[in-house]
Amino acid sequence: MDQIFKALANQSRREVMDKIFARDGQTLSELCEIASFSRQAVSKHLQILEDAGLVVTHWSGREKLHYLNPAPVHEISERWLKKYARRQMTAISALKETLEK
Amino acid sequence: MDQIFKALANQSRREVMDKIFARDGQTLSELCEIASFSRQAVSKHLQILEDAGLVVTHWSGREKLHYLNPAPVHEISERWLKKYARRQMTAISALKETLEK
DNA sequence: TTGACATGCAACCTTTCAGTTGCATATAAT
DNA sequence: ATTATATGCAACTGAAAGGTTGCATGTCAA
Repeated sequence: MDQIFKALANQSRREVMDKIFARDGQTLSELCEIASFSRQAVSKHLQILEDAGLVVTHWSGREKLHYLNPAPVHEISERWLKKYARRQMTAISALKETLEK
Repeated sequence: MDQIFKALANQSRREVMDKIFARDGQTLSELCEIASFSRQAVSKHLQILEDAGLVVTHWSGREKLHYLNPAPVHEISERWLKKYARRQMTAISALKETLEK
């Protein structure tokens, strides 16, 4: 869980995820195209995403293909965010009242 | 957005949030009770949460009261996670098929 | 079989992060 | 008035994060 949050905490990694989201099965080289930094840096980011279970890989010859795994995102959404987001409706007005006391 | 993700990326901060979640309006001292580290550390964490908009504060005399603001969590859920979580249903079986090719 | 391409591994550097300690300030209680 | 309580601010430290460079390895193509 901590691993997933940490993996998502970096802008570059979220961009990489967005690029995979756009088209599943891209190689490392393809994913490097958008990046403003080196292949090794992208590779490290992908490793972190993979360790967190957010990305799944598959070798095809000398190419490493990258696929998104939405399960961890879904899990965080279910187990953690929902708890807080549920307060969304009533919280703001209640908060205002409290603060005005 | 980046600020919110970064704020959530730390276990201690999520624990602090959980404690506020349990009862809104706790003081800094109260929030320190659960923590395994110094008041200053907790204070720093709260500042980061506050900067990210996740926590709202209110002074009452010499005491600083802390309230949860679920809006940013909700926003992340809506604007970012939903996009990925939506794939949840079909993704796994599709992924398996792809990988078996 | 030689050369080009796709990737991995490891050492290194700089910046950020999480936490500490020490001191200052403001409010409450005696 | 004095003391205790609640908090803030700033400097410091060790560890982790994000990135780089250089070299090694495995696979495809000519």
